[in-house]
Parts: sequence; structure tokens; C-alpha cells
Amino acid sequence: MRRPTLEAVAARAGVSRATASRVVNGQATVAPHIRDAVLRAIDELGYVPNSAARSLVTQRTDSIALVVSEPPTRVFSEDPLFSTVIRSASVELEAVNKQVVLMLASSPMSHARVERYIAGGHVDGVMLISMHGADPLPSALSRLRVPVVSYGRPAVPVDIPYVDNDNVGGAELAVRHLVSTGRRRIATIAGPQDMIGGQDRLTGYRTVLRDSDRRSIVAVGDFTRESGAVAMRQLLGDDPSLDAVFVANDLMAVGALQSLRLAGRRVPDDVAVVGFDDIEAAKYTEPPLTTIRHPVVEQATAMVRLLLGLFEGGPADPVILPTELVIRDSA
Amino acid sequence: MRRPTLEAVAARAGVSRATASRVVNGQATVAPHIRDAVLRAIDELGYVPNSAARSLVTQRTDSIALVVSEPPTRVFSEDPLFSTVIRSASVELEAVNKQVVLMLASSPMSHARVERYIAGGHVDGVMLISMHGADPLPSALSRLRVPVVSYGRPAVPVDIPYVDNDNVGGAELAVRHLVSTGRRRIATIAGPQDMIGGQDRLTGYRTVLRDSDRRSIVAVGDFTRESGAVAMRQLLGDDPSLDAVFVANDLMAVGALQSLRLAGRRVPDDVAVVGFDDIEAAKYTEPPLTTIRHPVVEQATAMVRLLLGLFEGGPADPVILPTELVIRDSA
DNA sequence: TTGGGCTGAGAGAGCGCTCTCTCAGAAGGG
DNA sequence: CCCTTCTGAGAGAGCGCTCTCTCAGCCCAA
Repeated sequence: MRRPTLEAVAARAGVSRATASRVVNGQATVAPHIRDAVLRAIDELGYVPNSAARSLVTQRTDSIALVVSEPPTRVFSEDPLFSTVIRSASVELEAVNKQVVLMLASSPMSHARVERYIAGGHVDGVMLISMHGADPLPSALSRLRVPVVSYGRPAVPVDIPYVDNDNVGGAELAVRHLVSTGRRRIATIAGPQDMIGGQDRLTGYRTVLRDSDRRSIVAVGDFTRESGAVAMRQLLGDDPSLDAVFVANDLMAVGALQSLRLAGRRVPDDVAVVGFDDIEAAKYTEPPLTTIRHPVVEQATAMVRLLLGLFEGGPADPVILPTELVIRDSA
Repeated sequence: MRRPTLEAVAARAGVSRATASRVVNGQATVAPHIRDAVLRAIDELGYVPNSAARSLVTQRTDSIALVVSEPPTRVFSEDPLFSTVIRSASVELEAVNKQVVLMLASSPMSHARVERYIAGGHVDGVMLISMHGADPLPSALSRLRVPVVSYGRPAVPVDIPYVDNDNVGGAELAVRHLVSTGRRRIATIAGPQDMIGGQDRLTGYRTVLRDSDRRSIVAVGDFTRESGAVAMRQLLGDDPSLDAVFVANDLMAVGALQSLRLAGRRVPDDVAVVGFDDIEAAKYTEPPLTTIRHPVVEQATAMVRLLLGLFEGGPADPVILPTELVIRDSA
């Protein structure tokens, strides 16, 4: 009733276990007719190698931990990027026959759990998706002797290779677009400043405003729709004459559009709005949202390749992917 | 340089490997002072059990496959329910120290891969998230000698316990609400008929209409926003005098609202709209969407409990969770 | 005092696999 | 024709752990 072992395959094929193993692992030093006999036996018995036994001796597990370290705001969990990243990374890893072990690290308790698990050598490598700056996980994992890559630049300077999009450049693109279309009073709704994306996108905004001799008008949100609505109301109160706003992500931009509508401002006539991320919903806002697209899928696959490269002693250099301005109707 | 083994712990504590193992596994038959010595040794050496070795002998892996069998339309991947289900299930499984192995089964090739993997005994159980009817995976997996539970009733009759929400009842709730508010010509935008959700929600609609002596007006979408918009236009063409529409999911309802707006119909004055799912976006449509809420998180955790119960020889009865009408402004 | 029952701890087998070492036999060179 | 080289295949150790079996030592009743 038990699953067949290599021993059984060997017996059936009339060879030794070692030879059967060689066939299973595709070594060339097996005579064709013997290989065929073994393959037939494998097929007949429905043999599947026992991975526990295999990794016990090889010291490899062929599985990769995908650690999602979620910020307290939970914005990430509702973020469509979340599933896209996980999906893309999974597809890529499955293509090279690596298992994906999904781990959530939201509480300190689960942090400890993840650390213990990784330290336990259950996985060959770690892909870390961590978004908020105070996260102790990047530095904790970098101390372990396990290859780790990060989706997004870690907020604390730590020696982990990462893949990120050009947040600063993207924000510059957005604001420069507003400048070039003649907007004078360009505000921003920034993201949380303990997240890299929040920081960098604000930096990009500031850089362009400084260079174009405009005053910066800043409100801060937390990447949720509501916070975008609140921040927009606040900006309108602070400076009723503003004629453009760069919002650090699309979710907040949706909220901002709502507040603008409620305040009776026409978009883009009175106020131009540019978002960031190009989420699906950006196409369906009223008016459709001009935004910055960054290549989520590419970022995920680049992360996988970076990690796989690490296994073979490849370079540990960060990868920065370009962003792109998508012009719709809001600006 | 290698990770410490149980042998090392035993040596340091001055006991046998067997005793060290007893302590690690929390057996009571160890004298307190010896237990302490072992625990100290574990701590000092930073010992973590090797799971490969352990599962080699216990024949357990303590990991669960979360198989996402995606319909070709890819609607699921953009569905916010996707991440909610995965997240909830993960949290629940991690609480009982089970690993989550995420597997995507989108192509026939990856189907084979998943089957091979499951057959290989790499996991103790399978949670199957499969949405479209033609999926061969449920029946394939049910043949394997591995506990399997399904998120949502499998479309083909197959002997897998599942957790689902009451799609029929939910649809009835929605349509009955429209009837009770005096709507006369109630149309529906149904979901794909090769998905259980699509079928059942249409059934619920038909049941109530029949009982209340109204004619059914049906258009079919594929659960995407666009298809909802298209279907709505079609319905308006078919029966310009319709005064209500039950849409089988919120995504399509968003599209329908758009088409209604474009056609100059006021919601809910001219046409009442009820959706299904209560996704986040339903709160922010214009007007906010009346819809049917089903407990996604509860469904996911119930699925986990069902699977864990199976391990202990628990019942394999399907679990059906109730739905709830959420009244906003669209109906 | 002696024997039986019980408790706590060790010895050792074995889970299924890989991989080194060894060796038989064929091929090739002097 | 013999010795060396090479190739293909087997023997066997051992990865780190669990768990059964065994047994030493203790307590208590007879």
C-alpha cells in the first residue's frame, strides 16, 4: 500500500538501486537498454522520488520561501499588486521546479516563526516582500546564511540584493508632465514615509518642483483610498488655488478624485491628477486616471532570476526597472 | 559550519540521542533536570530539527498544498477575493504549524506537475481553489490517496468535501429585495455557466422570478467588468423598460453601472442594481452598490478546519455558509 | 529479603535516497 | 599477449531523525 521506493524500481528493472538512481537523476553513464528498463519500471510502478529522503542527503530542498511581511495598515493585502507579484514569482519558480512556500509575517510572533523556519534550512532561498521601513525581517534574514532577495529596496540599509522600480524617476516623470502642461500650483499626496515607495516618490516630486521653481504643497496619506480623500480635502483647504496634484499611488488618487468631485472641482479642467502604479481601477475612474506604470510582473520575475543567480554565485547587484507615464484623461 | 544535529545536542547535554529527541518532541517521560539540560544545549547550539529527516521517518510533511486552479479568463487573479482567501487560509494553517505550499495550475502542463507533486507525497493535504467547471483537477486529486478539500463546490460531482457560500440563497435574497421594493421588470447579468457560482446565482434569480410571476431577462457575462458593461447594454436593447438588474458579481455590476450612466438611466431611480460579493470597490461606485456579502474569510478558515478535521478522521460533509444582503444606494 | 511493576533512559534499526568507492570487463596501446 | 585505461554498474555508507525494544534502577507489597 505504500508508495514504491527506488529499491522496488531497481528490483523490478533487475538493476541496483544506484543505477536506478542514476537514471532518475538523468546521469549519462547508463547503457541505453538498462535506462529503458528502469524507466519502464518507474512507469509501471508509478514511482515518484521521496523528496524528504532526497533532500536529507543532498542538503537541498528545492523550495523557496516567499515571505510577505505585511505592514500594519494592511493596505498591501488589498493591493492587487500583491497577487500579481505572488503569481508571477510562482510561475517563474515553478518553471525551474522550485516549490513556493508562502509565509506571512504580520505579527512579531510570526516573524519569529519565519526566522526559525528559514534558519532551519527548510528552504534554499528567500524572496522577501516587505514594504514598511520598521520591518526587522530584512536585517534578521540577512544574518542567516541563506540567499535572500527583496522585492523593493529594503528601508534599512542592509546587504540584501533587491529589485525595485524607479520610484524617484517615476515621480519625476509624473510631476514633469504636470509642469509641461502648464500647471502652476502642483500639490502632492505622499505615501507613508516609513515606506520606501512613499519616501522616494516624494523625493521625485520635490526634485522636479525645485528645478521648476514651484512651491511644494504636501499632504501625507497611508496609501489607502480613504487617506487619499482626506488628504485631498486638506490640500484644498491649505491651498484652494492649486491646479494639480501628484498622488503617490492610484488607490489614494481614487479617493482624491472623489474629494475633488465633492468639492466641485472639475478634473482635469480645474485640477489635474496623476497617480502611481497603474492599477486596474485606474482605467475606470471618472475621469480615467493618468498614472505611472511600473512593470510588476517583470519586477517579480527579475527577483526570481536574481535569486536563482545567487545560487550559482551570480552577482548580487540591485536591479532597478524603469517606469512609464500613462496618459489618460485626468491630466 | 554545518547546522547542529540532534546528536550534537545529545552529546552536549550528556544524554542519548533518543532522550534529546524526546525533549524536542515534548514527551513527558523525561526527568526535569535532564529536560533542562537538553533545552539548554538546544539553546546554546541554536538547534533546529531537520524537517527532511523528520518527515522521512514520520511520513508526514506538515505542509499543505494550496492549489489555485485558475480559469482561462484570468478573472480570478485580479479578484481581490483571491488574496483574501490565500491570506486567511495561510494564517489559519500557520497557527497550527503547517507549511503552505502554493501551487498554480493554469496550464495542462502545470496540472500534471501538481498531480505529480501531490502524488509524490510531498504534502499531507490539499486545499483546492478551483473555479471553472471543466477543471480536471478535482477529480484527478480525489483519486489520489491524499485528503483534499475544495474552496467552492466542485463543478463536476466528485467526492471532495468543500466549503461554499449559499450562492442560490444569496441570489434569492438579492432578487427578493428587488421584488419587495416594487420592481417589475427585473433582469439579470449572469456569470459564466461553466462556473458553479455563475450557475447557482442564476438559479436563485430564476426561482424568485418564477415565484413572483415575473418574466426573466437574462444576459450572460464572464465576471469581468467589461462583460458587465456589454451585457448591460445588451439588456437595455432587449428590454428598454427594465427597472432592475441583479448582477452575478460586483465587478460586472461596476461595468453595468457604467453602461447605465452612459445610457442616461439613473440608479436607482430608473434602474435598481444589486451585485454579489461585496468587494471593496462596491462601496465606492456611483452610487454605492447594494450587494450580497458572503463571508470569504470564514469560508477560508472553515476550509482549513475541514481539512485538519479530515486528518483526524473527522466528517467530510460540505459546509455551506450563509450570505447577507448589504443595502447601499443602488437598490 | 525478594520479586513484580513501573519509570526513565539508551541502543539500534531503519525511513528512502545519493554518492563515493570499488570493481568487472571491454577497449586500446606497446 | 599483457598491461593500462576507461566505462558501466554494484556495494555500502550515511544524511538526521523517530520509535520500538530493551533494560537498569527504584518503589512497594508480600
